[in-house]
Amino acid sequence: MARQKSGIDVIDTWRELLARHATVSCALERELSDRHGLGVSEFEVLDRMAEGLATCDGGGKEKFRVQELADEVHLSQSALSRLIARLEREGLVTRAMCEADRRGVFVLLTDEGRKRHAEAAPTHLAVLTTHLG
Amino acid sequence: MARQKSGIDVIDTWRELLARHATVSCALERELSDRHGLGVSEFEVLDRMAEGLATCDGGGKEKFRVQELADEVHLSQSALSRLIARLEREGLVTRAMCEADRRGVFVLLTDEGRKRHAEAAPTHLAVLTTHLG
DNA sequence: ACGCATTAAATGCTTGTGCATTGAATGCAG
DNA sequence: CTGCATTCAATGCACAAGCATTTAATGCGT
Repeated sequence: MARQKSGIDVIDTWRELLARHATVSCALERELSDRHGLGVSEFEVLDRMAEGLATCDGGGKEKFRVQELADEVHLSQSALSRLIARLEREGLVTRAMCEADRRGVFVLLTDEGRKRHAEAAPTHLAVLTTHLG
Repeated sequence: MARQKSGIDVIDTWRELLARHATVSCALERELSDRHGLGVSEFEVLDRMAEGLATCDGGGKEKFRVQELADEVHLSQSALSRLIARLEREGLVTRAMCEADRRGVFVLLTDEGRKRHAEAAPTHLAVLTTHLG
């Protein structure tokens, strides 16, 4: 029993998406890791923060809540919590008390963090350009 | 320093691809796991085998080499080896000696395996249709 | 003011993945 | 035939991710 006519499109679309995703994220992982000591998710987080995209409290542009970042990079809250811990250990990020709501934690990019992101960004863009041109 | 003009396209493309991938594979994981006890990769493997796509030796359609399946589903050789082991434990697949080259292993779909795949395929298609229509 | 459901983030635990290594079988060179 | 590099799959190991739970802080209702 082969696939239904109507199903072929979505299945092929899905497989192509899986293939693209695998190829690109694999290449990204290698390059970012080898050349800058960053994983794909790590870079993605730094990238969002560097953009200063802040949907947060005062509409600011440097402080981020953990859950907010988790949504952005499609990771679970726990995964993000640990990822932040890793970035903090490396000195790329710091955690700060959120005075307004003391359950919350603000994540801030350090100078070193900005630097590492700035170094890695061209590599990131290059890989994407190569594989998605 | 914002993103280069030329870079915006690929970066947005990449982010959209990441988002699509996260959404769909998350939904698939939930549905397949809850309703059929299968992970996404597991299903993908069964699916390729059920298709009898066999690029293998005699151009057959039921025996598969491990590495061959690994390529298809974008997993490492070791990941596939363990995945096969899981499927074998569940009785969905069996391993057989490859007489021609006794380093190799053939993976065969069992009746139970075909059955589980047949049950899960509609769910799989439904999820894809919902999210990629 | 008090209790209770809710929310934020961290943590214990399990599992899947990749890298590197191992062990077995093959095949090619001399 | 012997030795050596190569290839296939399995395994040891380290690590990232998700789920469920925990701890802390809020805030809402009475």
